[in-house]
Amino acid sequence: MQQRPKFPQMPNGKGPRAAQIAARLTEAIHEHRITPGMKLSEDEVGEIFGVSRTVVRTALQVLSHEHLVTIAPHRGAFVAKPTPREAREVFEARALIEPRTAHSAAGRMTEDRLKLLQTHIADEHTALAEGDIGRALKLSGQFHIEIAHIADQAIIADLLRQLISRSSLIIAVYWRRRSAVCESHAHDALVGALAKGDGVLAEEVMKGHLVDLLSLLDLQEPQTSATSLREALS
Amino acid sequence: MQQRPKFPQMPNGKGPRAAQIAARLTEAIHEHRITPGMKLSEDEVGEIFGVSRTVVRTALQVLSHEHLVTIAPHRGAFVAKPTPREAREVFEARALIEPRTAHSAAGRMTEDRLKLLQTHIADEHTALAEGDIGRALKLSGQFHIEIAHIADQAIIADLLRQLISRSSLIIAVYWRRRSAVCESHAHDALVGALAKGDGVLAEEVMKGHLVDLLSLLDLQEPQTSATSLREALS
DNA sequence: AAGGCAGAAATTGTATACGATTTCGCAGGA
DNA sequence: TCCTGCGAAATCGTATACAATTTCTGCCTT
Repeated sequence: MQQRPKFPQMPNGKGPRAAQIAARLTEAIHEHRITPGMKLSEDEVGEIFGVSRTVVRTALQVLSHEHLVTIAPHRGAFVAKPTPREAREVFEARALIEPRTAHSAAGRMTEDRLKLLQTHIADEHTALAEGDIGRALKLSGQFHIEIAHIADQAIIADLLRQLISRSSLIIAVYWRRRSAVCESHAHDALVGALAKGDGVLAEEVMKGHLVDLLSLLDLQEPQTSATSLREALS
Repeated sequence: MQQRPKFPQMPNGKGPRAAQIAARLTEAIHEHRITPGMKLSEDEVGEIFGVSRTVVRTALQVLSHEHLVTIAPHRGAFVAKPTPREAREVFEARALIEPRTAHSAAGRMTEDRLKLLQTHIADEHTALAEGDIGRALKLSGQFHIEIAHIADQAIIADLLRQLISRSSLIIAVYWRRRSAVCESHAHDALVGALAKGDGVLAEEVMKGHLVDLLSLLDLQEPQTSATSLREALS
């Protein structure tokens, strides 16, 4: 029996429960609360959210299409574990798209948008100061997406959303040191360039920022730890 | 009752029936056999392919995530009808990605890959000569994707696949003249540049090709024809 | 004791049943 | 004639039942 939790129809008005669950799972992945290799059992997830497997399957298929989970036929859904090659290609794709997008954004800045970015950066710093790595990571990704939105390119923003989503997974697997997260001030420099409307500078800063990020990854085959030992032999 | 058609388990061995159906529908959309605005009823599609709604829903959700169909809650799935803005942005995204990808591909050409592209172009010409517009269109899209594969960038190739998929829909809605399809020889010029390993030239040709394509579109609000009259008022 | 092979348990794949929502048709009134 | 409102039909959303497949367990054999 599936007794539905307190909220009969979810607090925020909308109906698509599968989308809600997908969003919750996505957020958890972005914040590294659930990590690559973990199994997402349909029954288990369904029980947690108080819905049937039908709805859970829909949500998992969405995540699968975003490359956040891998669905193994008759075996189940697992949080995706990007290969080193995938990791490199994701950042190559970002390096192809983001600098020119930042350039475009520089030409479209307004007071409101600038304020939004500055507030966003402040949140990032707060999260870092509080040691909430997961939250800082999520905010960092959102920052990049907001720039694409400022560039007024919804479709590119969506492509970027997918790539940044995967970046979060990549960081979970390949980040060199789990302690010191990027307090690199690259975002501050970016906002500075955007505020001045200097597209060329923004493009350069973004390009450098992405190179820096990539250089902080250790793209070796992930060591066969606890959960992955089984997978290494299959 | 769902009596399964001739092939009990599909000819090509594999199991993912939802993926098969999604592929069939995608192909039909690419070839303009089903056009924007058409309704894809779950029952109807299920009857055609001999599966239950469960499987059809999965397939439609895949297509929805690729922006090939729009799912209206409690109303059903319809072949997507891109807006002029969407159309412009899709081609802007392609213009951002494809020229540099062609450049990369130029540095990675081999005899085999060249032969593949030449064969592909020959097929395109054949389809055009036979007046099979739908098939020519599909081949034309595949040509662009193959270049991304030659560039050895699987992820960019996949992003491009999505964009080109949507381009097919855009062409269905906004193409100026349904008769004369692009016999522009741009693909020939592209193969020529790639064969010479001239990355700069390939990049320029690709950029020009995309500009040409966009200029052949008539990005006005689609006239409110039969099916869309109702939608115009809702 | 190690390996391998049933049989059982667990998990996913698909079909179907039922409830919710929208749409369509038709009767009634302005 | 046109609009309005109610009921029926159609269609989607979700839950559940059952089938298919994999994984686990324990016994048997070597």
